[in-house]
Amino acid sequence: MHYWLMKTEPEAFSIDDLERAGTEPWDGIRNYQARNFMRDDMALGDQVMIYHSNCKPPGIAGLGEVASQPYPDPTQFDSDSKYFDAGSDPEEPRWQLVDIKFVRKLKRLIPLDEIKQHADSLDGLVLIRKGSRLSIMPVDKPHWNYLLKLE
DNA sequence: GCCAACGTTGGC
DNA sequence: GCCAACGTTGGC
Repeated sequence: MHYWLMKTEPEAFSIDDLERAGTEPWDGIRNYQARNFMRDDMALGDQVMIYHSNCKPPGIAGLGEVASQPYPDPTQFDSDSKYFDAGSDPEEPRWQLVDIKFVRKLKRLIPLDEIKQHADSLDGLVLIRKGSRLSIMPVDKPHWNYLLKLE
């Protein structure tokens, strides 16, 4: 079992949208490191923190879990999609995704600035590493537990 | 809206 | 393979 954090812009797709959808293909990831996590390291049942980015305030909004094996992101072949990738070969798709299932909303959003105040206890957490822009990242189990205690 | 940090592209 | 130019992310 692995633990993860996945960012989403709530204006585009929020934890409430995930709750309504139940399960959602996590499409549009166009970063190789993030793709590799989904393709190579995620397994059914892995737990995921859903993080709201590019909003006020940014922070952890809820929990989900990995609900599929990796499979090709269909938006890469959809010329009407903003995630269309003309360079991706259908025989060997460049972008893979997993489905994410809603688990629950947190009792309150845990804001980024509060998380940063616990930097000593969360040393190594990619989210608060300087300059990190990864949209999908692993979370150590102790960090996971610590973050949930802030809820 | 700004801009630092990072990733990607493409000429050479 | 280098690296400048450009695009994106995402906090502030």
